Amino acid sequence: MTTQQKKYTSEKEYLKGYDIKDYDSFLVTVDVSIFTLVDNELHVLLVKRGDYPQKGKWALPGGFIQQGKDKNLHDAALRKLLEKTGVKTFHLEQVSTFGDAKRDPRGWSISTLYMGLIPHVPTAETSDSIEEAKWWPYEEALRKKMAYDHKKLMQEARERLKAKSGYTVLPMYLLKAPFTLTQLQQAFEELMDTTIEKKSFRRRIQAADLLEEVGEGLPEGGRGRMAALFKPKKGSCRHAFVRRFGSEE
Amino acid sequence: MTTQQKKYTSEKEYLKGYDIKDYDSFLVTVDVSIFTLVDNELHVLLVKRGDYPQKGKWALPGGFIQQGKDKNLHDAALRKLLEKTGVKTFHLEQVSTFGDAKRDPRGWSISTLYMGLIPHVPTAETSDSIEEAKWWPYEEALRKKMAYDHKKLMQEARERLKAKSGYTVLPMYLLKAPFTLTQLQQAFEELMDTTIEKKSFRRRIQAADLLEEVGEGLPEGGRGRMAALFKPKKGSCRHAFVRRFGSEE
DNA sequence: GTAATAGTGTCTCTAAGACACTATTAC
DNA sequence: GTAATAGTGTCTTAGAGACACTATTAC
Repeated sequence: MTTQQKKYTSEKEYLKGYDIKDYDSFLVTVDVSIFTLVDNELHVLLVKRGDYPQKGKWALPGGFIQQGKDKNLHDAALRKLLEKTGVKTFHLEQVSTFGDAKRDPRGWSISTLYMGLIPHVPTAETSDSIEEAKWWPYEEALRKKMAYDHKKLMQEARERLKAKSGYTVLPMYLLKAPFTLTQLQQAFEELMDTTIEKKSFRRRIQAADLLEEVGEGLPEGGRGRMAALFKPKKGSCRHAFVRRFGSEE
Repeated sequence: MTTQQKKYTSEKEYLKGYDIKDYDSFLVTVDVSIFTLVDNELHVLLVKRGDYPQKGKWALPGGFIQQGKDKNLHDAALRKLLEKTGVKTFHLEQVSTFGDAKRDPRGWSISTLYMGLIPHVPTAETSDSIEEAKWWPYEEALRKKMAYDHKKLMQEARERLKAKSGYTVLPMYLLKAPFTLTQLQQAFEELMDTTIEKKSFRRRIQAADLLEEVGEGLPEGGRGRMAALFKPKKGSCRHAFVRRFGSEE
């Protein structure tokens, strides 16, 4: 709790005298807001807490950094995502970090929020965990009572996803490849809560050269004319369009 | 270090049995990359570490969260900024969080990086601190050996500043109000490392209605015709233009 | 008058918006 | 043929880019 006052004469000597347990303790966690589309509707993965604290409430998958398992924050978020979904192809990005004295009754708590995007898979059967994991329609999750400040975290991830959909191709990470341009457009429309003009959408996507054509076909259950099928090109998630879709907010 | 296995029957009982010191310890810090313009050149505020660890190296202002002083992360960053500059009008935003096992030799360390923008003030005379604080031209700071991974943090804040300059009016927070449109344009040009066409710049800024005219005058040392003077309107930092300045990167 | 800086008029260019049109498939 | 979906042609519109022009100040 107190700052070291003793004077040291070298870095090495200083480190010998340092004991981390002499200082304030913190709860250090990562939480992941994992999104997917089920029948063109945005869903979020929540887990039901099987034990205290906040037993019985729905929460974002996440938890303490484990110093033995996690080399860094990103690894910790990856670990949580893999444990919950078992999916290997996905997009994962840091959103922001929440830290304050009151968000967790156990102490000063800090949580780094990640946003994960994956194509839909049924939730892994609760293997070694007592926790129940379930995809919820986002709008329904919004109406739930959630653990801690997880609703605020989920909403911030949702806002990031909406904002970035306006000038990137992030929504493609919610689709199982290969997908058609119509499917992709519908994903954009769901995420941005608007309609997009078909010609504008296709012009933009095709001019940017972010997708690779992988044949022709129909999306499952589709009717009508065959459509070109695409998969993401590598690195395309980093593309930022000069102009956003939609009008001034 | 171990997860609680004992079964509790209520939240209250669980909390009674919980001791934060039983778990992994972390170094929890905030660091602030504070930028300003001196004669139209981007500068960053660095402090010279007066004691171990990393004694003698230049670092971003920052340090441990103090549970007694800081209600939350943002407060902690504000405290650091005030301690170092004494300035009251500024922009402060979270950039991202770096956490890994190796960035600090004392243990698993997590640092939330903030970006601060202020009009230029001479650095506060090192009041109660042994640390020396100094504005460095950004390009010069880039060539320095810096403490820990602070150079990476500084660069990430710089990138955020450059990116947001393309579609917001953030650079105005680097200028002392009132300022002229020409001064503001020069700030944009310095931050984005490009030139902007004068008419395009004025059209955009004036159409967005983000500035309030506060008379006419000359910037200090200026020659030529009188210019309109402006100050930021409240909330204008949240405006995002639909289209970015400059071409596709 | 000149030098310097502020500010405008106006044409071009890019990319989005609107919307009607044609093309291909299953039945 | 019809229904359904894929994909195109082309005109309009918003806003950036280019650049020449006028306006106001100090000297």
